[in-house]
Amino acid sequence: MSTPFPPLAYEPSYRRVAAAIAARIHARALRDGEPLPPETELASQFAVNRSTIREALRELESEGLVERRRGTKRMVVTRPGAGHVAGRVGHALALQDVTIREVWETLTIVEPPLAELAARARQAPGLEAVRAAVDAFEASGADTARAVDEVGAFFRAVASAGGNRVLRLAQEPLLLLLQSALRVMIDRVPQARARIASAQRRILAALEARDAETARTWMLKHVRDFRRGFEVAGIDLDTRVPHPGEAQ
Amino acid sequence: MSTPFPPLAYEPSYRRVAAAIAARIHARALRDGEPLPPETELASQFAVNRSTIREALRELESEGLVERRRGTKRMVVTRPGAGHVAGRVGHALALQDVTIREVWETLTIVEPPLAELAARARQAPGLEAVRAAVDAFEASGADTARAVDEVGAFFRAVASAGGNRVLRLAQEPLLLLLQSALRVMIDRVPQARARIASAQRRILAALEARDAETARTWMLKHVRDFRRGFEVAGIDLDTRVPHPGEAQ
DNA sequence: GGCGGCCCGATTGTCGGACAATCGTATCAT
DNA sequence: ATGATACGATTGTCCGACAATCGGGCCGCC
Repeated sequence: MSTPFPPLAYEPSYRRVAAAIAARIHARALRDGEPLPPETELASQFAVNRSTIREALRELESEGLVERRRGTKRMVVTRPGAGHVAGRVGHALALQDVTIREVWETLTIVEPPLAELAARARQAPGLEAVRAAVDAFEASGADTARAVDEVGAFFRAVASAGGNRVLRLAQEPLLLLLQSALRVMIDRVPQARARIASAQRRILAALEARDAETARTWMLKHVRDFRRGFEVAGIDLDTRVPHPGEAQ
Repeated sequence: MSTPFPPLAYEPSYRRVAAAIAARIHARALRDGEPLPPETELASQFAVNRSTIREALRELESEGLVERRRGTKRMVVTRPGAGHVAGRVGHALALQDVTIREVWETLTIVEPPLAELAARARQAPGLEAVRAAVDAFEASGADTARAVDEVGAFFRAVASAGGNRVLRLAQEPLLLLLQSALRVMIDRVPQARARIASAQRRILAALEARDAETARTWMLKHVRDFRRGFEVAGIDLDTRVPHPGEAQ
């Protein structure tokens, strides 16, 4: 048996241009904040038409590698931010018809260790953000949109306090999906707000006391409570998660 | 105090076109596999120039929402696949100068529960893939590239057996980064291959026996062993993870 | 000397048209 | 039916053009 021939791949110019620029960014030859050369110059450097350059730029833009800052003209090199990447992953998961159960199950796995990490972390400033998130949730009152946002902010703050950027980024799409499911659930469950607030306070207290064990177990209870919430609201856990809205 | 005015945002046409098409895909009005209308028709429908449509298409293409299948001309609607999304996230993490420690720490958190899930899963077919991955790793011998690939394949197979697509997708970028770090490490640590193979066999045995507890603990040992490997290889855990290559 | 307003070149967003390569398909011959 | 051929449709790439506006320099004024 001979090794099969690889399919001979033709790449259109716009993609090769995009790949060439992306490679420079990855190699740090083009760095964060640096302005990109104007389209006409890129066109003459690559010896292609400006239209081709523009198509390549759209690709890079959509990857979050370049962006044009608000009210400015030249594009600048940038590193894809957490929000940008998370949005993509969230959309992808929603399109895969992922169920609420799968999202929730993942949260039960990821969040408790995150709380534990945060409890062990040394810096105080991270805790300040957690405290602010807890207060903001209680202050959100009957404003559904705000309450849901603040639930996410709480998890984000805890993750940030933990100091692991990989975990924080991994968590981000989960929060997007949780929030979009939560928007439907929270107003159907009268006691939801009180239970969330109570759990958040307990977790905060554990973090302040550097009690990793308590932080972990309470975070687990907190996440489990969401499952209870969906059940009480009559939402089948095996329905697919609602598509995350465009609000960012 | 009055509420501050929101920045008045102008969106260029190509982005609004892309958003309009993306919305239809998200709403399932355009479904997986369906061919997109030709560019000229899209141009006349949106009443914009074909160049504008093409820029929008590059954006959608880069999001994995449309693709042109090999050797064909029309573009078809598609759902962003795991590999596609994972690549993006992997690049983003690498650009954020994430450290090997952060990746490894995340693996210690994510993988053991994944093994536990796989052990509890009812279907046998998933196990077949795990068995194949274990065999393939041992068969890879001194071929570094293949060995590294098979390490990833093992984790992927376990995750698939667990049946949680969210976890599987979350794991994917981690594997990309682990692999790119592993490529440097594995040949510097003589006993690495043997230890990996041994751990994989133990985990496989536990999965076959439906022993969730053993699967979890051995998976934890397996992941911890990678850390040991980096230390033995003299690789500082706090260096940033090498950028994942273009191989897919 | 610092500050605000004005003007001009540079750059981007969008348009129109053009053409070669090639993919899909209908037609035709065997 | 099967295989070869021819034609229209579609994409990739190019060229040129123009309005809007951003950035920066220049100037006058306090």
